[in-house]
Amino acid sequence: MLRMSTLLLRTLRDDPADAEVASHRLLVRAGYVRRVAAGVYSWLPLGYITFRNIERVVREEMDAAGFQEVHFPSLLPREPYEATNRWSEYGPDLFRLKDRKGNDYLLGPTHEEMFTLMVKGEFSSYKDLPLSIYQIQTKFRDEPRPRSGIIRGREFVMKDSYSFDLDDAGLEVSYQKHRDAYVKTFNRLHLNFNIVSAMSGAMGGSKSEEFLAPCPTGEDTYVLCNKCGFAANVEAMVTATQPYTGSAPAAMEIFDSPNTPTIDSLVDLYNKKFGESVSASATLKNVLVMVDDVATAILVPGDREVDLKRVGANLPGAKDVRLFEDEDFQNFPGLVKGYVGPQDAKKLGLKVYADPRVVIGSHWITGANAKDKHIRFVTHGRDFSVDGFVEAAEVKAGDACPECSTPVVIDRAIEIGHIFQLGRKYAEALGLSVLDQNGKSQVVTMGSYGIGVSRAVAAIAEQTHDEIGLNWPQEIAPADIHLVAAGKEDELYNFADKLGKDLETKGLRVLFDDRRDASPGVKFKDAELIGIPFIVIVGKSLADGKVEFRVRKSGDKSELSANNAAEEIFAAVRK
RNA sequence: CGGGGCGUAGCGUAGUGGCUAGCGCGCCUGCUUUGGGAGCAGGAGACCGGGAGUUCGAAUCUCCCCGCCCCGACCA
Repeated sequence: MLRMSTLLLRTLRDDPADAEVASHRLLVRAGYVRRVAAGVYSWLPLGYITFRNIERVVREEMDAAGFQEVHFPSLLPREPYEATNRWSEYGPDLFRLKDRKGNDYLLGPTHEEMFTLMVKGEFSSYKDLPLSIYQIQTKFRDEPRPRSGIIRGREFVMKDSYSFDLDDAGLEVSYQKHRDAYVKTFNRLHLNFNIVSAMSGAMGGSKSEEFLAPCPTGEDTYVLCNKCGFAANVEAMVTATQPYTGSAPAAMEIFDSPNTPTIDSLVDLYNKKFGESVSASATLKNVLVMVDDVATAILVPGDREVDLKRVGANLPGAKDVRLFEDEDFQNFPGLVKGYVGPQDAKKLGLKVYADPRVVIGSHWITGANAKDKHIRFVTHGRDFSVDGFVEAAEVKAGDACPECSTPVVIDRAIEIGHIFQLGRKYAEALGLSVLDQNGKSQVVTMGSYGIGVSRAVAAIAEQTHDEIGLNWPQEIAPADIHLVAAGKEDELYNFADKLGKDLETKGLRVLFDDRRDASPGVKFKDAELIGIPFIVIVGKSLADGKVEFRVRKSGDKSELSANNAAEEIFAAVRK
């Protein structure tokens, strides 16, 4: 039985000045965590019990799925990461250090290399596959900006799994097993979540899905269709398009457009000049970017912004996408800022990619590649062509669902899990292959699967808290019962002590507020802040043979007979 | 890395050139109190983030450095 009189716990009456989001504020105020450095936190007893409960659920579900637990060091030598090129690719996000002999080491940000090498060291036959192994391990990433308390730390605990299969069909099976295990895990954690399609991004690989816990303070934005259930990370959102059906316009026509460097000013001038009433969507915006040192124009309708993240994620092989800067314009003197058009792209030495909305046959008002001149009737396929289509425009609420055309909604969420099919990148780089049935060497294909364990503490806190405090699902809470002795008479404390022991005998976990020097008001506030699901109060009503039973989440209160309080509580709590 | 803000006791804060750095919470001692963050009395706890400078005098002004938070960039 945890006793408040001796627990290493001090709740805070005021919000800490450096905490903004609810989970951070409340976890600090309730005495679960303390900040040690930016993005680095210590766990106090209540917090660590909660953390371990989540860890236990994750471990049980991994084991139940038949995955084997292993454990790697956090301190790792440079060589394996050199072999996969990540020693340099990871850049400044990697915590690096040297040993006394001057050899390079790193603190593991993720462990693909180590898992791959472990399997390589032990297994060499197709008969050993499939295999899925996992660890629960502290990871280190020197994030450019840690934020939101333990939601994005520089040191955090992650469960990471890897699957090893001989072929793509096997990988698909392993992937589904992990997906199923994740659904079970997050359900047990009482997290509300969506599974969304994602881009596999920097890690390489193909199919990828994220588990997102919706929450206003989340840092991921995703798209959801309430009708058909389609869900996607904004990077992975696909634009629904229809072929152009109008008739071909007249030939291109240049017109004077003094002082119209912006879309709005252009639309104004155009409508006045030609007596029309077109909107920004009739204009074509040519956003100039550098894609890994290649000057590229991205074409989007004038009523849309370009989302560089989407461009980067959807241009195959693109590593770095950034906007043109002044010196880039100097390198391309033919480009007139604010008056760029795609019809001269070849001449200007530009690659051109179009958002899918710029369909073949559509015609546009766009820049004439001369100061104060625009051009109209510029037709895709007739007057200009593109090097390809790319998802480029920002996603907006109300865009059509690619599955069923219903307007989608946009929401924010915390990423609590990510699964993806890695493929053979790491197996190839590190030489992991096995002999198949024919005695031929085959490179193994891998999947990679992560759950943010420490982040899940914060995600659950975000989704379950209310104005007065935390509010844990029972399996995660640091105890089942928060037992409060409210009063000063010895009988109260003796009775409560006995009741606590009886509850423990029945298998319930009890946090007993046995502090003699705290007033009832303080104890009630603390109980609400700490967020254990059931609160039992032994107080003034004990004289009438009653104890009080409260449900933290609903606020429901009821009186139980003191005589068989343990039985009644047990029955109420086990539902 | 760009923009903004902050750094005074464990926590929250006041103090914009002048005496011994003030207050609330928390902590210690004593008495009182005990169903919604109690009261009284007495106490402990701060080289005011660090360094250099200006000044008779610096928490306060100047410069440099460090740390932290927020927005953006970036990111399982």
